[in-house]
Amino acid sequence: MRAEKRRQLERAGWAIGDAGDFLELSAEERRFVDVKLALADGLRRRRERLGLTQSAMADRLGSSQSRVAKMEAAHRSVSTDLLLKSLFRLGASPADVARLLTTKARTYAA
Amino acid sequence: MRAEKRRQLERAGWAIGDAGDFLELSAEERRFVDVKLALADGLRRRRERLGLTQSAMADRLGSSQSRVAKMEAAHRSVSTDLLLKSLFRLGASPADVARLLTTKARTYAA
DNA sequence: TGTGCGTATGTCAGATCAGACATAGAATGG
DNA sequence: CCATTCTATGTCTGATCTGACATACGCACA
Repeated sequence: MRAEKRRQLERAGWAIGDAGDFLELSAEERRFVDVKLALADGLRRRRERLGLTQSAMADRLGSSQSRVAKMEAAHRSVSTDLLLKSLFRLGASPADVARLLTTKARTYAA
Repeated sequence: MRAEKRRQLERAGWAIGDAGDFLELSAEERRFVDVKLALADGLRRRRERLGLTQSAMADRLGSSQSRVAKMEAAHRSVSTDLLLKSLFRLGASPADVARLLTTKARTYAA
């Protein structure tokens, strides 16, 4: 469970030390990452629900396929600004976003 | 009501055209601004609840007074990343953030 | 009036993020 | 096996954000 989540974080480019357990992340960093993962996940589900490929979605967002892939991976090079703007462009409301935060966040809480 | 909200946005540096009514903002832009205003407001209330000045809070956040002022004004030079990280550093949880979004967002909805 | 304290605004150099492109990997169908 | 299609990763250049500093504003209260 923890190992799997750690893998997910590392794939997202968080470069958590090999020796250093990812619990080195401070509470606020963990929460921030939680939020990003929740938004990223919501974005992917929304795209799939719309039956779009990453490229199609990139067009719709005025972005590129590679950036969409990174958004969905919650890569550290994507900001929450980008995630939020993308969600909103796909029709999400602030309430939808709030729901993502409450239902998805803290999945890998220590 | 609308005029007041517009003033708030302009103070925040959104430079909405004089002629162009702020309704020119697209739906997703409005939602994004809503979210920023909600987070900014939550941050200010949290600071006041803690009885901190902007300078004291800046120290705690590792930032500067001017930046805190801009955060609270939801100035366009501050990202939601910064707002979220700041809220979390002050002890907020993702659920708290979600609450901010549902109770505060869409205040000036058309 | 002027002094002090808190807040707001303008600007800048360095840091981070954006979209784009190339390319690699994974999965499916022939 | 090879194509095709979709997704993932690395890297570049220009754009945006960050903390800091200076300075202005607002409001008390002597």
